Amino acid sequence: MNTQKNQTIGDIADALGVSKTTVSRAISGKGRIGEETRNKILTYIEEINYKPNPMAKGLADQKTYNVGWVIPGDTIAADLPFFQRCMMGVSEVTMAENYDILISIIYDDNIAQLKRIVENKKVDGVIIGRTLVDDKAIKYLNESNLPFVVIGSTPEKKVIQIDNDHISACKEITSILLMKGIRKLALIGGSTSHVVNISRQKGFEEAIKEKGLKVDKDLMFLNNETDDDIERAVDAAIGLGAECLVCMDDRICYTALLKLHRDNIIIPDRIKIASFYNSDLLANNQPAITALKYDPKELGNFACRKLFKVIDGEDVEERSLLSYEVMLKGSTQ
Amino acid sequence: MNTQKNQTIGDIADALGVSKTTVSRAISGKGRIGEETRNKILTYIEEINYKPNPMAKGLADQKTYNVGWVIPGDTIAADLPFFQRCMMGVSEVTMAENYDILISIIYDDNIAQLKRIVENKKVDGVIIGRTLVDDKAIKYLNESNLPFVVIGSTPEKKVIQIDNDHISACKEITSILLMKGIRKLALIGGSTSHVVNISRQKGFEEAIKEKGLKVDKDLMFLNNETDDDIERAVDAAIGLGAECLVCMDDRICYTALLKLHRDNIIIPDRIKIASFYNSDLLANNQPAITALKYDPKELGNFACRKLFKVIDGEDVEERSLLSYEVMLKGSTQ
DNA sequence: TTGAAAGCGCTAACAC
DNA sequence: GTGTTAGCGCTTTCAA
Repeated sequence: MNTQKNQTIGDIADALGVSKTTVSRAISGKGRIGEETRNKILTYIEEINYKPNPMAKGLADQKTYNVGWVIPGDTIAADLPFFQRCMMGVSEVTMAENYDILISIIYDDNIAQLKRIVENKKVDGVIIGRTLVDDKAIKYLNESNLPFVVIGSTPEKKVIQIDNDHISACKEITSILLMKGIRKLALIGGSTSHVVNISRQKGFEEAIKEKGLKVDKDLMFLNNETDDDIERAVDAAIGLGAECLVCMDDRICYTALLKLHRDNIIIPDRIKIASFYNSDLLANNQPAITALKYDPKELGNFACRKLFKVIDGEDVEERSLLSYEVMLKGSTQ
Repeated sequence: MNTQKNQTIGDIADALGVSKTTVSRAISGKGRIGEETRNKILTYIEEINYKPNPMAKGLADQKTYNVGWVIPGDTIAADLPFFQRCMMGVSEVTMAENYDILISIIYDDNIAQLKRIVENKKVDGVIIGRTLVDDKAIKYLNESNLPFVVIGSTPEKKVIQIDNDHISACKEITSILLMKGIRKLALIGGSTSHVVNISRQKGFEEAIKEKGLKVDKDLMFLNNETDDDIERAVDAAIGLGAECLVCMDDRICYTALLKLHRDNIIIPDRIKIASFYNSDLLANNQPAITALKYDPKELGNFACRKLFKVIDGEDVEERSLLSYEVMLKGSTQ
C-alpha cells in the first residue's frame, strides 16, 4: 500500500541492501541469483507495489512494449463492430504480454499516422485490421522491416496474413444453396478494392462452376457503394428473375432487406436471401438470415499472437486461415 | 533518403562537429544557439530524416507522449460510431502535439487495463469516452493524480468534463414538440446508470413543467436494455394513447421504428416519433426522423485539447458544454 | 551468487 | 553561443 513517489530499482536496492543488478535479476529471472535473495526482493516488490518504468526498460532493451493497431478511418458504421471485436482479441494478447495498443487511423490512402508510429519507433510491431487490393500500408511496412501482420489477405509477398477462409466459406454456402435446388443466384457485392470481396466472389463462382453450371455475369452486381446502388441492384436482380439474393456482407444484406420489406416482397416465399457475413446488424431480422459466421475476436487474438512470434524472431507460416460456420436459417428455407 | 540504422543525436553531433547539447538545442528551440549553427543542424536533420527516440526523450523528461483513450468494451454496436468519431477528434489533436493514443478497454466495472497504463506510466493523461453514474474509472483517476478529462458528465467533484448540453438540447426539442400542440409524449429511455440518460430525462421533464403541464410518469419508460424491453414500452405507450414517442437514443428509436413498421403503424399519421440523438442508424429512414444532432468528433477534439492544457498545468474550467442542433424532420410533422 | 560500471538516447545545469 | 557532465531507470557485460 506504499504510495511513495515513483519507486525505482535503485530505491529497492537501497532498502534491501543489495545492488541494482541483483534487483534487476530478481525481476527478470535472468542470470544467476540466490533463491533466498530473489524471494526477499520479490516479496518486497509485491509489498510496495513496484512497477518498472517502461520508458527506462524500453530504452535499455530497445523495445516500446506497444503494438500498433491500424484501422481505416472511413469505415462505415456496419463494419465497426468487426474492428472493435478484433481489437478485443488483440487486447487479450497484449495484456498477457504486458504490452499496450497504440492506435493508428488511416484516412483513405493517407498512412501518415502509421508512418509516424513507425518512424518514431513507438511500436514493436503492427497489426493491420483490413487489407485493400493495392495496400499502401502493407507496402510501406514491407519496406520498413518492422514486424507486422495483417488481418485479411493480400497478394503482396512475404506478408504474414491471418484471415478467415472466405473463399471456402463462400463456396460452401453457395454450394448448399445450389444443392437446395436454387439456381438463379444473384450476387450483390461491395467494393472490389477490398480483398475480402474478391475472395467472396471467387468462392461464389467456384461453387457454381463445380456444380457444372455457368456463372451468369448479369446476375453479379459488384462495387455497390451507396444504398442507392444496392437498391438498384436488388431491383435489377429481381427483374432478371433471381431466386436468391446472395449478399457479400451485412450492410448490403441489411439495405436489401429494407428495400424488399418496403416493396412488400416476402422472404423466403417470393425471394430468398443469404449473407456472406453475420453481424449484429442482421441479428433480429425475421425471418433469420442464412449467413456465414466468423469470429473477429479470434482473428485479432490469433493475429496478435502471431505478431509476437514474429517479434521474437520465430518462424511463422505466412498464411493462416481461420474457420467459419455456415448458419442456415429461415431466409433460404 | 538516408536509411541508416537509427541515427542518434550523437551521430548528428559527430557528423557536424558540434556537441550533442547543441543538436538538442537546435531541435528543441530551447537555450541559446547561433542562427547559423541551428540552420545547419536543422537542415542536416531534415536531410537524413532524423526522428528523435521517444523512449530516450521520455525517460529524460519523464513523459510518455501518449494519451490513454478509455472506452467501454460492452458497447452496443449502435454506439460504436460515436466513440469512433470521438477518437478521430482526439486523434487530430494528438497528431498535432506529436502524441499517440493508447487504448484502454473497460469491461463492465473492470478497470484493470486502465490501472495498467496508469501504474505503468504509459500515458501522460487519460480521456474517458463515457461516464457512468457511479464511475469506477473516474474515481480511480481522481485518486491517481494523473491528468484526465471525461467526455460526458459526472457528479464527481473536480473532474474536467466535456459534454454536449444534453439537458438544454432535450428540453428544447421537447418544447418544440409541445409547441406543435403534441401533448401525450412518451419517453422511451435506456439505462439510468448512464449519466447522459439522466440528463436527457431531466431536459424532457423540464420542458413539460415549463409549459405548465404535468409530467406523466406512466408515459416514461426507462431502463430499457433489450429489444424486447423497447418493444414492450412501445406497445404500452401506444396503449396509453401516446401521440409521440420520444426516444432517448437512436438504438431505441431504431428498434421502435422496426416494431411500428411491423405493426403497420404509419408515421407520422398514426404516431409521431423523435430521437434525442442522431446517427447513421436512422440516416435512411422514411420519413426522416426528428432528432438532436451532436458532433462527436468535435467532442473528442475539444476534450483532447483540454487534456493537454491540464497536462501543461494550465487552469481550465471544470465543465464545458458543446452545442447541438435540433433537426425537425418528417417524423413529427 | 553478487556488484560495479558502462550504456541505451536524450535533456539540462553549469561551466567556459 | 557552445561544450561538459551528470542524470532519467533499467539492462548487461565483466570482475570479484
